[in-house]
Amino acid sequence: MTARTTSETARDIPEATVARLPVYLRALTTLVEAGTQTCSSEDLAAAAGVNSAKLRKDLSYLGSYGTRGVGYDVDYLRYQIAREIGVTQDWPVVIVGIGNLGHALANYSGFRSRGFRVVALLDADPERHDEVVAGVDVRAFDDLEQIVAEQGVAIGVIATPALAAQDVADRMVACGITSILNFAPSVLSVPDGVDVRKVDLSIELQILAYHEQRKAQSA
Amino acid sequence: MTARTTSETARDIPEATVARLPVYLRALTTLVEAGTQTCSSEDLAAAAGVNSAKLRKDLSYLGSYGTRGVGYDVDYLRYQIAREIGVTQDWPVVIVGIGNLGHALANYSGFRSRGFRVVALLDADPERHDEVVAGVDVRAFDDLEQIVAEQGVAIGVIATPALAAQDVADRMVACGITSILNFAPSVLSVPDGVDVRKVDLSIELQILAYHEQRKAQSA
DNA sequence: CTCGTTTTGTTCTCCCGTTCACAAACTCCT
DNA sequence: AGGAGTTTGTGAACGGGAGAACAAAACGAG
Repeated sequence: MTARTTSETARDIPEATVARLPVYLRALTTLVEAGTQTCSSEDLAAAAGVNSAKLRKDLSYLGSYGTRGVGYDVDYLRYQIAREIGVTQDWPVVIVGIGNLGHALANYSGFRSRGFRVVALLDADPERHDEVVAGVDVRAFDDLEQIVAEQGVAIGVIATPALAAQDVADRMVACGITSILNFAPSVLSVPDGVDVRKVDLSIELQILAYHEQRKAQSA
Repeated sequence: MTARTTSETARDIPEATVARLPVYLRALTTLVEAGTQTCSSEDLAAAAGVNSAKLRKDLSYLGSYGTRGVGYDVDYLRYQIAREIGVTQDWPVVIVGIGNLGHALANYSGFRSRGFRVVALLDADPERHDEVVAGVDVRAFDDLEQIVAEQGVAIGVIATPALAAQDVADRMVACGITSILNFAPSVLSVPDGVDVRKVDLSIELQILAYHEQRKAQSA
């Protein structure tokens, strides 16, 4: 067990590990649904698609939740990881930009089932303000401040065109949002203390294309 | 300049650099559209959201395309990066799974404008086979082999539910696809030589939630 | 032609993450 | 109770990437 610097749970989990915890969580959920009670690090690593040594080291940052010679209690470990990530509570989320992608995100069932609740869909286009998507009605972007204040929203999703993204981000930051998931193909600049994660569909394809090209060359 | 091991362009570009090249490409395209002729590594780094030293090191893997004391010719550098990634040619792509996300992907203009051409939309559900999405008609999943063979498809996109993903991947691999972009929340196992990249929406949100929780704790 | 200025390309150092390998700890069987 | 067999947790070695810092190269002024 490492030393705890400040409060009760002030451990220092490496970023690479944080990024894998949700993968383990999903694998454990699958195991629970399959009725599995216990699993070894080898089993779980296989289900998560990683090396078993890496998995054990990752889990060791959370504490010592396994039993040597036996393995991990699936349900117990699942709860511990969920608690560590923070998905035992519910996170209200706003989505800005209800185009094709915004529609898909609003309808994505994986959000609600994993601790996220879409509390508002916002779009700058007044023509969209009549629509109801996934049970939530689309509202004006100018309602952002009010919604964030009322619902205590900390996480915002940007699914607008690239040109609008920085403006949306600025408005989000101004009214207190501190975590942004950006699907627009543009680089956002935000003040310190605000986290931005970027998902870029065409970049992923371009990375594949690079490797594909290399395969073709060496053949 | 590093030694070249085998053929004309057999450099060894680090994976981290490959992942950033598309970002540079996009930043350069923006600069071209703004009419900029030349830019320094500092300028381009700012536009791409990275450190200028990192940018220069990344570019040095491609060759020596800048001029000391001057900077980079925007258009020339843009072409060189595009060629290195392989997006000067056109890549035919199939998308499997035309739900909400599949729709959004099919309609995403960023694909076509960046060297990717959606040649087929496939879905297992016969009810969808009438639809036309983004000018491409939805066909039966069983047509996969024929389409891949006819069009020389090397890249496949999976936008199905999690349960179907592995089966789809297996079929793709079997008929010669060697690069897969997976949006389904499941771990794919594929043989060596096949590249898989995964985009998982809820994992990104969970990573944000973790940091958000930590902010709340320390406050 | 020479000197000062600008900016690239590269070397060097440091840090983070991955992997190996093994001791500690637990179970089960005799 | 004791020993064999398992499996976790972790120390240590290793590799790759990030960033600072500098030498090399181009340009312009005088």
